[in-house]
Amino acid sequence: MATVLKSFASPAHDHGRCIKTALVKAERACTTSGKRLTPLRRRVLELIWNSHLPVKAYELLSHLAQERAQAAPPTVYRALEFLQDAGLVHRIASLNAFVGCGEPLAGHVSQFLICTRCGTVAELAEPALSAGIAASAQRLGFKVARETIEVEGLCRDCQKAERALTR
Amino acid sequence: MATVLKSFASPAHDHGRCIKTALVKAERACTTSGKRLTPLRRRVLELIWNSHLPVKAYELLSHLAQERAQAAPPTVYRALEFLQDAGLVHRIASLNAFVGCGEPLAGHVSQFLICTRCGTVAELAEPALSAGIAASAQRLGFKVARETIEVEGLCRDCQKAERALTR
DNA sequence: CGAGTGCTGTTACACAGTAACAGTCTGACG
DNA sequence: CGTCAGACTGTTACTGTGTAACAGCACTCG
Repeated sequence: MATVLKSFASPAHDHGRCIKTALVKAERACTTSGKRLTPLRRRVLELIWNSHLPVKAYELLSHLAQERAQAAPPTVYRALEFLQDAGLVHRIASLNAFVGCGEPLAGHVSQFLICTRCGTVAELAEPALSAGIAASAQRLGFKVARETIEVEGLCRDCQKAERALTR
Repeated sequence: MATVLKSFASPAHDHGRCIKTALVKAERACTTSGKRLTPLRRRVLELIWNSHLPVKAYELLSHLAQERAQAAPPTVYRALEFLQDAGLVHRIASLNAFVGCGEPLAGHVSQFLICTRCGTVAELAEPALSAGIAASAQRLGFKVARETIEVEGLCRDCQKAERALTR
């Protein structure tokens, strides 16, 4: 059976809580694994968690640049690399953008649902999907190392909104 | 049951045939759908089919530039856009690269296996995978429009080669 | 013929990502 | 405590990816 880690964020939810818990989880994950969540890295993570929308690297950069004048592309990309390695953020290849990971402590096979209307991204973790892929691959003798699964479409709310328009 | 459209290309296969049949299929697909496979577009398609490796846009550009001095980025990107819309090539988002589509006439849900050692890409078309994704998505009320499924790993030959090394 | 449409040329950017080297800070260890 | 190695950040400069906007040309259709 499916294990849905995170559902689509309703527009009304208390996002302040999302940010806080994400940062707490990040702190915890880093201390247990001996990684250093420096102020810069923490700040980048916080900026990413400002919404459930995927964030572009250069958006992060322009935010950062308002706080620390020295910010340059490597500043952002290094922080992002760290956060990805630590499992705290995911990169959405089809968008060249980044989202926070809701379950940084869990093992990491994840799939993304991207609403093309509101832009929100939801993270799935369906072992069944990965298993299916592994099985198909194996029939060709292929050994899976990493998966990129990104699904575009319309979230429930945006489907409603679309229907309302065409009525 | 799975429908594997294309298996991994063996290093020894007659690739000239691959190119020819790809171009013939492309001509056919375009005439039936009323699209124009102009010399430029045909040439770009041919360059992409020069191998089963994913090709970068600027590689294409530098090849093209040797033939037509005026070639500039839009030259390549426009041709690529056309070829994608016509279903003749696929973009691999995780690599920012392009590969020819083996079955341009078939309906298009496709998945890619990418060997990280030899770089070869194989295209799958497993309705079961798409169905699984659609089902998972639907549990969240999400309506799928497009999927990006890109799996990295080792093809059969490269696994053998790796084993031979570590022996 | 003239208008419209589709294709390509051309220029000029914006965005994405990285290499390489220079300082600085931190934590470990004698 | 001093120092030394490694990790983190600053800085410059660059390559790669992709697009906007306008110009000209060709071909078709009325």
